[in-house]
Amino acid sequence: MSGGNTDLQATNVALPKIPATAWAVLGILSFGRELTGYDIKNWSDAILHFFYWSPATSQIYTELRRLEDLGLVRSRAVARDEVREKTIYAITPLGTDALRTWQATVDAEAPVLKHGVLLRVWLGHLAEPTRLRQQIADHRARLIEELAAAEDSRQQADAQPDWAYPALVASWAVRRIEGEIELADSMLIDLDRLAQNR
Amino acid sequence: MSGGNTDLQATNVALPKIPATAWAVLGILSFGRELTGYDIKNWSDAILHFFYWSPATSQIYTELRRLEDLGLVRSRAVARDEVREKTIYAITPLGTDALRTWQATVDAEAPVLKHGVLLRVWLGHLAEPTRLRQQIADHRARLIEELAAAEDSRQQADAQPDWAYPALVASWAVRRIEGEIELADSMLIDLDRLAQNR
DNA sequence: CGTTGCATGTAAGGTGTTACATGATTAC
DNA sequence: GTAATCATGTAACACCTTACATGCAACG
Repeated sequence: MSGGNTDLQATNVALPKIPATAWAVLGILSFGRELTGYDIKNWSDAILHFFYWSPATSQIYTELRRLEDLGLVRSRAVARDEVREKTIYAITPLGTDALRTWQATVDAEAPVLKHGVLLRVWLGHLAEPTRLRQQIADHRARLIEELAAAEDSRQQADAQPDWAYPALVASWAVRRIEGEIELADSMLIDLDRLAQNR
Repeated sequence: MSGGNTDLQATNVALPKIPATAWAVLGILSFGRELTGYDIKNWSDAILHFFYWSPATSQIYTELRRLEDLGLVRSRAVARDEVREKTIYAITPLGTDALRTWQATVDAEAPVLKHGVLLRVWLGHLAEPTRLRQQIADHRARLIEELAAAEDSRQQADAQPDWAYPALVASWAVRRIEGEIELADSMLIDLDRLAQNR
């Protein structure tokens, strides 16, 4: 059962290893819209960012070229205004296949968190207590903003038909940020307690 | 009080930009022990990993060389057994200064999360429901293991005198993972609901 | 009439990974 | 005796960022 390679379109000549960012870009296109690189960047910032960071703009274009070379997306030029054109990208059937296979067969790496604020707290023995406290407070303020953005993202996902999964992830993101805010609050309390006991 | 630059040792000739990993390595050494590169890697895996990922072994040695070139750490060879030697590193006063300055003045970047499992859920429209469910379940299992490791890390921090800050961060990590487990559970429920409604 | 948004890249460089290599010692 | 631990790297390279460049359109 595992020997017969009877694929029709999938001339599965073993795709080269594709970086995480390319899969994410392809994933954005898997929702069926034709998007410019600029659009994809905005989707990244507004959605992906909450659970999978957001690549630099130039990186988006690099990955789009890679994906097109592999036949996983195709591009076409459309009018932008009277004068200029823009390039919009769409996923190909081959691209959908590849993404599906990747999703099902490639084990997800362990999630990675890179939290500079916590690194600073961890090194609290070197810090002035008031400065450290301020940094947590700043962090908390940033989380409040992020929470609003995440709630926005959830609302938009809820409004789209057939966006059940993005809505699920968005609500995960909202609850996650709420949790972070609680943790920041209790860390402020602990920090004050530490500062008093010296 | 803030004007008088009366530093004795700090010939502060504007250090070159130092990557995050080097600061983390220097931070590990700021607890005052003399450690080998191997030790530092283990500390990374056991502690830093919960809030700041863990660099590859080879990267540790690269950063140690960088830090030594800048005079922020110094190394010396000690006997490992009858035959062999090993190199242990210690932070220098200049290193402590630099780390302190970095901590106080460089704004922490926004925390970044790279969560491959969630990316897969986000692309749930492409997945077989049972496979997707399995991936969350696997993720949950991994979290259970991580929780145990984080609790270990917290206990060790609690046991050390003068490790109040690492203990704080360790307890943050424990609670964070507990929150993740709850989120995974509720995602499993949502996923099942979605699969039934199709 | 200046700023923001739209739109697309190039060039340079550095951070960080993977794969590989080595070898003695200790534990099972 | 075979595996895991300790210990230290090199080489190659891929990923990703930063800085820079360009220019029209629309908004205030």
